Amino acid sequence: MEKFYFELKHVCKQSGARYGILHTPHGDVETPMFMPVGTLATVKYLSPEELYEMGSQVILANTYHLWLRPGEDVVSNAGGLHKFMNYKKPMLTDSGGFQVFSMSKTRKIDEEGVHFKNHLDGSPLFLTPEKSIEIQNKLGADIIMSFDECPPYPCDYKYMKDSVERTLRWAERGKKAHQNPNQALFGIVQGGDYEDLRKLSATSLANMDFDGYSIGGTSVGEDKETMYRMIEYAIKYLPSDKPRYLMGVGSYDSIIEGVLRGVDMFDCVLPTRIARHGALMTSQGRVNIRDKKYEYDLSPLDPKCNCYTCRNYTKSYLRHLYKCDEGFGKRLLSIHNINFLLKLTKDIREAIKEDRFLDFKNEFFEKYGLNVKNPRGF
RNA sequence: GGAGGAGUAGCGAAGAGGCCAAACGCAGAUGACUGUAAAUCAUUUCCCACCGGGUUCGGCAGUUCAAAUCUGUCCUCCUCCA
Repeated sequence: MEKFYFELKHVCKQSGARYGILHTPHGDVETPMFMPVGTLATVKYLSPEELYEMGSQVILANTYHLWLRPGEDVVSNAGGLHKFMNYKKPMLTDSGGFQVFSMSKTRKIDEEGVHFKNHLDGSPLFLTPEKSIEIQNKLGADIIMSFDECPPYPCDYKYMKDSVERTLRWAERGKKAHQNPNQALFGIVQGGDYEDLRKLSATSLANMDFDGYSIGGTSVGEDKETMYRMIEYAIKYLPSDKPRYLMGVGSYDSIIEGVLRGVDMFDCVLPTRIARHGALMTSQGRVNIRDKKYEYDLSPLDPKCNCYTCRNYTKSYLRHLYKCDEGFGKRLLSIHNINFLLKLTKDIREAIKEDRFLDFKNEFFEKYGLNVKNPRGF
């Protein structure tokens, strides 16, 4: 793996948070970073140009979903994901492991892999660690994931132990199957809130020497303190010279708490999904744009925001678009939320470089009225 | 002028003596959403209230222990015929 490497540039003297650069075949990106999710080879409602303008670096796509539609060969035929969807910056694909969790009612796990019931037509599907890697090789993202089981929370010890051990065997198989030297492969730490299992998972993966390490099995229903503990259990046993990716986390408080614990990468559907549903992250806390109180409100979503939406549109108009179910509204709201998190991570990087991340965190939490019991600041 | 049909909550529309403050859809009001089966899901919408109570089904008058539902009458609308 020549084209991909992680450069840990600075550790905040005040907090221990990390600033780094991820070198990839599609350019260098700075960490900590937030990665918008584009499951079906599109960040819903947003163009690549809009993403660049906001400072987006890496974006995600999904193995399971692209495997079904349009099929990895269609993407490969187009020259890979980047060319297929015209995204010129680095990309990352998830392995399908999250679908083991999100579609748990319609799948069966065995040692060999996972039997899914195709959610589109009901047909049987079988995804294995090797198959997931093969698909991801064809999709051609810069960073790919091991196929894992994302277990639920809560989860009893026996089940979790078996699951973690199986996921480790799958990681080994996937690593062996990985053929494309231009793609970095990450292992995924599991183990729920059991410290010994997180330790087992993290140390075993570290011994396999992956290009980076993901922390999975979080934000699946546990409370925030538990999630932060899971992160600590995992990171404690991960090498510091490799990137750490906290999967599926994207609320602003959790990003800050994650960075504080040594996380470099985050992804989440939250900003785009809640935007489509009318909820916005702002410096005033959460705004539900549907609410009647905004009917005549000519102010921007967030007076402190400089995104395209806030520069040009009023709450009154955004509410109107939302209530009429207009696509342009979903786009404007998505722009705002993505911008909010990209700006947040940019500010975080600056604070780390200047050794004041702890101050930054405290100020942010104070300003937003945030605490663990009131993570949104209301 | 004659014959037939219809008026139910903001709108559409079920209900044809008690289980009806009245299904369902839409619209409205809120909430949720964390590696996207998510333009989804949940709650709520006659009035006042904590239990609970008070007014409703075009109007009025009846029948009945009991009426949105049956009878009479009036009003409004639609269709057809003159």
